[in-house]
Amino acid sequence: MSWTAERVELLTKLWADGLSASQIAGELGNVTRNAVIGKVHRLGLSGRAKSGGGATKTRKAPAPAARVVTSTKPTVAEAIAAVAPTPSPRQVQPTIAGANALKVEPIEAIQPEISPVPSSDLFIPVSERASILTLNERTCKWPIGDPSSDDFYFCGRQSDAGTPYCAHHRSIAYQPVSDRRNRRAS
DNA sequence: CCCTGATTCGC
DNA sequence: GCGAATCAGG
Repeated sequence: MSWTAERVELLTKLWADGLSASQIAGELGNVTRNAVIGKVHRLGLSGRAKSGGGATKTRKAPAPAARVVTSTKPTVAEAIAAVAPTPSPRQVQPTIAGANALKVEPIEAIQPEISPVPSSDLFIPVSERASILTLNERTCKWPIGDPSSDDFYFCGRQSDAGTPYCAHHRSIAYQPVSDRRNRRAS
């Protein structure tokens, strides 16, 4: 796959919107994040005032072993499976299949109010929002908005491996029953 | 471990 | 020009 005008354009846009190199690589398809970063540099787009990388090194090192970077491109099926993993006992289980499928089994403990866009959710730029295809095993799968709406998207921020939500949404999702009453507004 | 961007350098 | 390998840092 080469850097066609369209792909470069998309890359530029997404980079400007603040998506990470790996996210951009996922959107473009058939490229690794390294390729994206390399291109970003060649285009002179580097230097987002983000706190992220901040690599400051000057070295040269031997390269003993080679590594195979398997393309981590989830198929639609995999992505969907990741969304409804039924990982933990008490948690929301968004379904995207049916329009009215946001039927949750309120297992007494948790049930974040997810129907209307929760005002408590931080705003996430459109390009940064996780589409069903952008989610992977460790991106936050907190649903935002009405699943049947075009505005629906997932949080998409990083979550610890094995957990479905980022720290922020995890704190909301797993509030102890006793605590919930006293902080519905959070 | 996962992730991030930055850099080098063989191709 | 391209991007894997590697780095430093979170």
